[in-house]
Amino acid sequence: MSKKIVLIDGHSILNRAFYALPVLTNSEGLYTNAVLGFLNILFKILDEEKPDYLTIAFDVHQPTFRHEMYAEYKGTRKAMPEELRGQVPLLKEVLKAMKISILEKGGYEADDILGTLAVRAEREGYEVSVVSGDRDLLQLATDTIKIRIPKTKKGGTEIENYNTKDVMETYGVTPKEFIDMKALMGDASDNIPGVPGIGEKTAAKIIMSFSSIENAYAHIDEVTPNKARESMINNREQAYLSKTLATIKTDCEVDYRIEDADYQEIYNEDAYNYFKRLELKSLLNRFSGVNASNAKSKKEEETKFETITGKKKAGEIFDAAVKVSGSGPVGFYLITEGEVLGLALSFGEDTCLLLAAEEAEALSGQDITAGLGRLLAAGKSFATLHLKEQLVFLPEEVREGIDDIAIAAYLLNPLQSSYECDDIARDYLKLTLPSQAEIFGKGSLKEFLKLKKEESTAFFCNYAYTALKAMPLVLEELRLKGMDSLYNTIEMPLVYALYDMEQRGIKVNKEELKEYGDKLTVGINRLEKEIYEMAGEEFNINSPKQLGVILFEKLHLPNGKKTKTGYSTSAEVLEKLQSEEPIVGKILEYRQLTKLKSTYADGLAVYISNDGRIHGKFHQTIAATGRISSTEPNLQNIPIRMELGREIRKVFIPEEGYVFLDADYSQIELRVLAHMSGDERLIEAYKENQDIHRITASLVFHTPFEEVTSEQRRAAKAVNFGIVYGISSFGLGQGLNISRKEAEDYINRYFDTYPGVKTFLDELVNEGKTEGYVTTLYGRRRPIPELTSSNFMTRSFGERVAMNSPIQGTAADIIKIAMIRVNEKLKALKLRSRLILQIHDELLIEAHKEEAEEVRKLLKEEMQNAAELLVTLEVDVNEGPNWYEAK
DNA sequence: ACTGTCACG
DNA sequence: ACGTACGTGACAGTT
Repeated sequence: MSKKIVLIDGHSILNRAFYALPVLTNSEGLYTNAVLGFLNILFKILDEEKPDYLTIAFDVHQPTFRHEMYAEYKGTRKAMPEELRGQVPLLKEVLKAMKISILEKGGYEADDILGTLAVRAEREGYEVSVVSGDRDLLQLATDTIKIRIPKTKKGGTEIENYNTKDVMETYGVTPKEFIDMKALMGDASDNIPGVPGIGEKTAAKIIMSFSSIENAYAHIDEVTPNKARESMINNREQAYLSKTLATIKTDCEVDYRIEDADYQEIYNEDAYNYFKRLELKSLLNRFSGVNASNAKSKKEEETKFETITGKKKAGEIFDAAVKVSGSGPVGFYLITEGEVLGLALSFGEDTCLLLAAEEAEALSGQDITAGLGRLLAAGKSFATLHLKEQLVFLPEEVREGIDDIAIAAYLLNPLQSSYECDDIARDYLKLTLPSQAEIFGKGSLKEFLKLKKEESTAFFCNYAYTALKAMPLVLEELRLKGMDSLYNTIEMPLVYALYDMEQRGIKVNKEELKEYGDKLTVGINRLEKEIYEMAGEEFNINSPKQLGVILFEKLHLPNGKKTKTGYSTSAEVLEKLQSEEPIVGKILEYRQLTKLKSTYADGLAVYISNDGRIHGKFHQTIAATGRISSTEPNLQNIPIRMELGREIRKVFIPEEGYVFLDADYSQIELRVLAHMSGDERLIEAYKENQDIHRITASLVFHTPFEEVTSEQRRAAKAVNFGIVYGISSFGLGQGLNISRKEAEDYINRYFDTYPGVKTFLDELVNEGKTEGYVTTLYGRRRPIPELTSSNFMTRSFGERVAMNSPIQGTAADIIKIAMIRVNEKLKALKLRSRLILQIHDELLIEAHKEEAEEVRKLLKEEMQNAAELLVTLEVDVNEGPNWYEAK
């Protein structure tokens, strides 16, 4: 078997990758989409071909200013966009780090270098693949030289392959003839003039008959059509010049030895660090665990990371830590997995230790928490990451006075997808650390600690180390940005409220949930049968693809919208088709029932713990606006709008002797808007304390309050919602099912009615554009990078975000304040009632029957007074024996 | 792992 | 001309 070499056209592939992928930057702000796309293609090819040698060719283009101007004027080669320009050197650096052979030589085009190398390699007996986005290279194809052209298709890149016969099948000419064809037809992007009046079709025809332009000229009388012949005669010199220009050189003088192009160590430490820095996460798993953990940070080498075992030694460590904690902060991280597995500590200049729990009578989990308790009680300043997850193991008296650096980092930039140790080390310490997934995947922590001692020591020590070292930096930045009060008085105290909610959980009637599920199953089976009957065949109703075929091909329903992959079968589309075919209504009903069954009836059941309660998780660092999010399960999207779904709320019940109190803010976002905008009429409207949608309708449609029709009210309500979402006539039109023009009219009337709102929203967009972020009443920031986009759609999104985030975010801030106060008050008053859920503008409390009245008052009081606005905050409280009744 | 759909505020 | 309402999470199907 002959050896194989892959040659890649660097610029061409990078360029292609750039336009194929959406703009992407790492946290330093470096553009990385083209590099990522290039590497994806590179890896795909390496995986497929496993070549022995690999070289990437770049042309050293230093176009003069004039040249570029000329090219742009001609509309041929557009100047390289700024976002791509920087990625050229970046890619080269990455490739160098990967120790991949790069060839670039001034004065030659990449084409010519590739041609030269390909021909040389072929002559020396290699099998050759040339990868480029440029079809010009097809002229190089032979039986041993394969030209590969990546294509971006939906669902990834596919690569077209061309040997001699493939070129002939596709173009009807041989690769050599391809040059002549191009000489005739020309190529604007390569500045090949060609012969005027001859396009692809004619060129192909002529070359298929005569095989070369020389031969065509030799038999010029036989060339047809007449127009082409005339033009060829008149442009003879240009034709030959074009052929020269179109011919890729295969005899460049390049100093290159194929043997040097053996890429042996692409997965090395340097390369790993580059990938990590560029945040090319999807590619990191290519670096085997060994490589990843070998990539030690510099700090790690300076600071000794050590695992400590044994009670006595651990005691000494705690003594030392206690001493230090009087003067300086201590970083810690408690490693848990249902039990305490260890504790990482970092303090002083360079002390970083892991106390590992052991079997038998050595150092136990209890010893560790006791030691930590002693430390926390003695010191005053501590830093950790993900405090809420550790609280359950911290003795109760010492749970405060701890900074959660992950939460601080979230406030500084809420757009990140995660705030793990490696993210924070990267952003604030300029350190490259491996992530948990990179070192040990998703195996058990206990195994990891036991089997990979050295790696786990480093990994967990880094948590404590990162928390400690990043702490002064992030806290200072919070102060600089005026967010220290948000952090200290809202976010950190909220940690404890959320922790309490998770601990308490919510009781679920398991039997009733089961019955509810069974009821759904009966309905689902019935509908399934009916649908199969009506469709005339059985198919998977849950598959949008199969459903689309049935509805739009078999039953010939008019297909309205399309998605990327086919027909849209969304409820929005189906609702409009309901009158056409009875099957559509059945499908909608089926969808509703299966959703309820899978997500709620079956979905919730698996989360019921031994105590009969669901202990969902609440997340504080997910939503960009500052809202809380809920998972495992999501308790913030339990059905309510449709009666059948709403029924499920009956299975959420209070403990024996308790009742539910459910309190929700009435239109908190609109009230926040009234306050923030200061619009006098909106404020006045709220002072009336009447139906705001009706008032708005009355003002907007110039109709007396009493005479507002339900249709007018509905429209006004939609406009109110639209305003909060960041108004757009298109979106409002969709929401109301009216034309864009009508929607625009509504919006204009609205802004005429409430001019202060208009000014306020305009100011928000301006602020977003000049500052790069918008803020809530409490100083929470949301950066909006989309506002600088040159893409209309992206920028418009940014504008809507600029209008929505301060409103949604301020409402989130307010309810967080209420939660903290309610939770603290319940505890301070030694009541048995507890806060158990937050659903954005609603709090659910499990109140002891004897305390119900007191708690109702307290709840209403604290929620209403959580913020002092220009309009009052109204709160409705309801009581009930289950969540259904309490709402 | 991504897409479509749908549950909530 | 472009083509979406803001913020989330879960499930099923497809790649």
